Amino acid sequence: MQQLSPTARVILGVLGASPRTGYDIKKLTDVSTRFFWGASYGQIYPELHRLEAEGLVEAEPASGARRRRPYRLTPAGREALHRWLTSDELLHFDVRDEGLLKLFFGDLLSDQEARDLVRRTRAQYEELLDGFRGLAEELESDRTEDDGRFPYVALGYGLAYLEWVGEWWRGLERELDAEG
Amino acid sequence: MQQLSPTARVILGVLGASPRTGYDIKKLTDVSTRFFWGASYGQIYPELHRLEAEGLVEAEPASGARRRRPYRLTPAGREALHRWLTSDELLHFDVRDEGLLKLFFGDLLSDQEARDLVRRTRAQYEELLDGFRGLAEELESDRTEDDGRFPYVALGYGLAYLEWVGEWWRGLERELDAEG
DNA sequence: ATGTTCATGTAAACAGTTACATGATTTC
DNA sequence: GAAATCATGTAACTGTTTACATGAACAT
Repeated sequence: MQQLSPTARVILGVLGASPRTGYDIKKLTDVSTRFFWGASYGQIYPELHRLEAEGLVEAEPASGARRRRPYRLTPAGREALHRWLTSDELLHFDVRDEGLLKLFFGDLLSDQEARDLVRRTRAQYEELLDGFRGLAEELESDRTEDDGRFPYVALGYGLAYLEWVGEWWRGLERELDAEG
Repeated sequence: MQQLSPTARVILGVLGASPRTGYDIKKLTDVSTRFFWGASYGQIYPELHRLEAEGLVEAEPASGARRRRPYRLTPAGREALHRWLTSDELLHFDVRDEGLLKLFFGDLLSDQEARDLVRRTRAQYEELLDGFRGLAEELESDRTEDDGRFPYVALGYGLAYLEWVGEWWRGLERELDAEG
């Protein structure tokens, strides 16, 4: 039994809580795991078919008016999910940060251009934080008891992280301005 | 003139300081930008050929014993690099964090399994930080005046970031242990 | 009626890693 | 003379985004 593909990990994970269609999975991940584990239709639908072929998920008998194919975990799927969650393998960790890359090359810029770069980058992270805060408040206000605890722990991480990043860039901005 | 490809951005950036071969670029990025902007041979060599065809880089007359093709920026290449560094477009920002993804699904685990997950994840980030600290010290000790300032600013970011992440997971670990 | 959302899907393009092939040069 | 490093490259695979196509159901 080989490793779950990246997209299989989110899919099995969200199906762990309740059955969902591909469409549902996309909608949910778009407001939750997106910030640390995204997924697009182009991955989700083919991956659902593969997981079905492997016997890890199965389509529920479609109910309701619309053309829906809600999937649920099979026992084998729940096992694979649990094995992944508790496995000891090296965790995939990956960052792509263009602001930092530009900063790395900052010596190619004039003092003024470098200050502008830092200011713009700081501003973009603050906008990101604002958007995230709005989303977080919305999610918190819709929170119910059977949502579980950990999604909100992860949400707290996102908030704290973006706050930290913003503070770092503000600090650098102050430093450069003090020299200028 | 369209956007620079992801790999073109690092390549032009490192060539901004001095001419280098594809091999050199790989070696340099592996100990510097790797943590926020990686590149592999499979991207670097073809991209160098494309950039040469577009007139943004050119091969220097090969000197020395080995079969080397050191590239330098053309004036058009330097212009494209400067345009990118000073452009106002939305910065690419992307995180993939499997520890966080697993944590998000933590409600599927028993209390003990969840604590184990957090402990293991915290330990992995600490190992990452240790490795990074070793690299950082090495780089700092080899530092010369004409290295420029900003690579070390970015290095400082990496250090502070990993320290923050480690602290966050330690905090969560304490919290869960206090309940257990 | 008409616009929005629900819902599934695919094709093409783009991005990235890994593993391999090749051979020269340097170091021990 | 063997091993390590320098150096360039490609092929195959895996992963990911984007844009498009299709059509049903719901809301106004």
